[in-house]
Amino acid sequence: MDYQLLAELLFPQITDTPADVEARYPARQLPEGAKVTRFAPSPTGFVHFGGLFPSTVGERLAHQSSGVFYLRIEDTDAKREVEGAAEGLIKTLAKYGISFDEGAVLDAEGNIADRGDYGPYKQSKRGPIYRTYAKKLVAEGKAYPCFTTEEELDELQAVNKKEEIKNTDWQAQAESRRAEMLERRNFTLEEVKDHLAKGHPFVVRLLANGDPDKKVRITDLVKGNLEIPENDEDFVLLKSDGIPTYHFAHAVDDHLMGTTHVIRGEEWLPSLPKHIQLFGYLGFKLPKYMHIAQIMKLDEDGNKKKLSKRDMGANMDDYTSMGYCPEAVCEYIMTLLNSNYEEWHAQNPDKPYTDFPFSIKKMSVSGCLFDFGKLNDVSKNVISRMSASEVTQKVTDWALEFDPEFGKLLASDAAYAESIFAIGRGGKKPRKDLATWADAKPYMGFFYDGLFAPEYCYPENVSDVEAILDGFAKVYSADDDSTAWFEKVKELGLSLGYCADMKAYKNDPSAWKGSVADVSMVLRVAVTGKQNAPDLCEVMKILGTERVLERLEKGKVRK
RNA sequence: GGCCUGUUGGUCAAGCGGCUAAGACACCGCCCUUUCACGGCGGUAACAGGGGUUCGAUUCCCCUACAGGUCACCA
Repeated sequence: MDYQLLAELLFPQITDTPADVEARYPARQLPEGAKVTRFAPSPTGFVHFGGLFPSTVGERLAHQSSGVFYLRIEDTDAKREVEGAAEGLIKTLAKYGISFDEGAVLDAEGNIADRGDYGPYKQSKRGPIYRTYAKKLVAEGKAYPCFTTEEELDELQAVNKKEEIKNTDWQAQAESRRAEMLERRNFTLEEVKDHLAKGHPFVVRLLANGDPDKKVRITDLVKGNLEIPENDEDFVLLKSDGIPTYHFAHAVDDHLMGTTHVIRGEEWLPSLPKHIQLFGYLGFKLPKYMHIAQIMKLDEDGNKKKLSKRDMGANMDDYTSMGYCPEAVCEYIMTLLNSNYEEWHAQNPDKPYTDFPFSIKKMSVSGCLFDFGKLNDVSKNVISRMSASEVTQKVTDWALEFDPEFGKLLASDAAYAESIFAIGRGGKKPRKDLATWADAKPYMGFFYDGLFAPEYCYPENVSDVEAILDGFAKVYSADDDSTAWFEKVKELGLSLGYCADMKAYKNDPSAWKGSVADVSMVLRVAVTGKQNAPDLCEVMKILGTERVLERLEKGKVRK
């Protein structure tokens, strides 16, 4: 067979040689040890937690080593592509601090544009490049055209791959398909010419030369040393529409774009033999691989399952609507990525997570369960470190979008809102009331008359609510500091028979009607409408005398 | 079913031949305390099972079990 002729027959329009292409993609000039990584999503939907996870790894590795992190859009499957998804991905990623040095970016009009010298960064725009390499492989007898249509292939398989195949049928199925596929290797130039003349579409398949009984040794930076069988499958390189499959695009692009570290989910591990063979055929240097474990969730049966699109916590845009701040999510991801992150952070409380020396070695080999409890804890800490004005700004921005009524209330008087968020903030032991921005409303809604919905649950043992409320209304002064304020509460209680000293009260509760705690609780319930609230003295100061007195009066409804 | 990967408390995890098997989250208790939120102290709880190798295995090897992934002209 004259492979050179075959290649010309198949790709008459390709005149470039691989050398021509290589010339346009010179090796990157980077410092020693610099890593070039990429995030290569297919634009089929929103950013998934399982996508942010590896992209964080890529971003850290590149930027920690003065390398390059780029975005490549893998839009090789027109059928699954979702309109606007790529734009959405870029925006969402940016929100989570994933910044790209080059690749697909959004221009001023919000359209996808290229930045950098190794583009195009959309695979759909790289057709001729892939075909150049495909032509080369065909010319070398390492790939061949296959005119069998998808439909014929499906029939041949009898059972569609997505459907259940009985266990016993698997082997027979695979063997018969394999035998059939081997048949496709046998063809003559005349047959090809004939097909081409009739305009039949074809795919280009790799001519596999691997022996599955032989193992290839390869070191994965996360998984360690692996022994995997050689590839013996004539997988598709170029689809009938001339667009490459993931496998082929991966080899060509990561080579040309100078990727040093390929970071991807471990679901790619089984196709690694294909990639190894392809890189070998193409004469490309194999990049370093990092197959990272999937994020899991617990299904109804208590089994771990891959966190999938529909799951709570999958869509990154959901975190936004739930009110999680990106910093918290990023820190949570860091704790999952490197378990010593929290320790480091405790020692470096003021440094951003980007200062953390991220280590590949410390990455977990197995998949972890997504844990909202942990996220909330991280988030509370993150928020507790923010200034009152920062919190005010962020809660307001969030509410304006997801709870406009509340948002308008906050925005109408930012200084007031800020004074509320300032309660117990700063210092060594800041309050940690908020895990999400959505927690703000139930926490401090009572500061707004429109949201003040008191449930007057006074302590059971207190029978003189009115006397307490009246008594306090008479002595309250907004000028009192917290000590003076509390003294007044104690005096009032004492005059009504409530012990002012908690220790004394606990020693002999029967000697009193109750304690100063009960008195405080009555005031708290009347003023905040709840049994739990931040420091009452400060709350009253923020509310102002007028509204305090008003609420004390209103609280006399009795239980 | 073949192939690949994994398995330390409820969760995330240190460990890398000899430890009373860290720590964090969650949970429980106590303390602090006018409530809550913090903070402090303490507690319950783990090496999947079976064989080896070894003076000694959570650590190394094998088998089993279980779990996950994958077997497309999808990525």
